[in-house]
Amino acid sequence: MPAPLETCLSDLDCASSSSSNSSSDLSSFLTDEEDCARLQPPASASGPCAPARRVAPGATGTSEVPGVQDEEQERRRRRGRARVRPEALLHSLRRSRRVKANDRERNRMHNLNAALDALRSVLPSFPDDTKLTKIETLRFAYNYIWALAETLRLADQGLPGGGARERLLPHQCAPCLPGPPSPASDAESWGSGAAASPCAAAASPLSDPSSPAASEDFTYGPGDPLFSFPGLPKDLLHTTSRFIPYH
DNA sequence: TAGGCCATCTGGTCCT
DNA sequence: AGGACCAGATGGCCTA
Repeated sequence: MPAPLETCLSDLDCASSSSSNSSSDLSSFLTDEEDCARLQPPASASGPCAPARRVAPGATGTSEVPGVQDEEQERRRRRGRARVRPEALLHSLRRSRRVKANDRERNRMHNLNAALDALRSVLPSFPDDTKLTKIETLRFAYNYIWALAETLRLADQGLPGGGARERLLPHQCAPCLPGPPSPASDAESWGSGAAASPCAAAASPLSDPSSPAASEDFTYGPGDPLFSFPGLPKDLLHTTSRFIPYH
């Protein structure tokens, strides 16, 4: 998606800059060329030093004619090193800071998305090429961590049938962990939420009121990635219906 | 075509 | 002062 870098300071901002007293501090003016070279964002689609203006949908553009600007610049070029009005330079400085801030913000969001991708990579998904949305990833991670912690807790308590941590984790709950679940044994449990895994018999009913969103109630459909926990105990799965609801 | 999701820009606020 | 963080606005893309 092309970044609309031609967006600009708001009219209010421009107006405030033109009336700002701080412009008097900029007594050493730059020429147009210097100003442009130093301050113009490299990817800007607008003309040299021309403040790009965000045009509201349906609104018309500025009344400036490009040809007139060109003539003026040509005249300045002939004259030599023409001066830039202080308010224009102030505007450019603000624009430059804005562009830098945009760049940082973009980078920050990229980092955030990279972290989100890392989180996705350690969460099971079905089908394999399914990509959880951001909100799904966060909710699923929350529920998934809780479910795994609960499984460990139950294992440590000593489970009916002699279930132990070794019985639950890691090998028999491997489908819970990174890596594709085997289609034969997991597709059903993934899709329908059934707990046919070896872990299913290991759990006791849960009534912990501290479980996530214990008071919430909701329904979920087959294939809902948020509530399909292959390898988690059946009764735990029942409790997962009280996880963070997915709206 | 409407709605969901996403990337990006933007201005405000807080922190160092 | 400048950077990080945040939330609102906007527009593009995709899907039911």
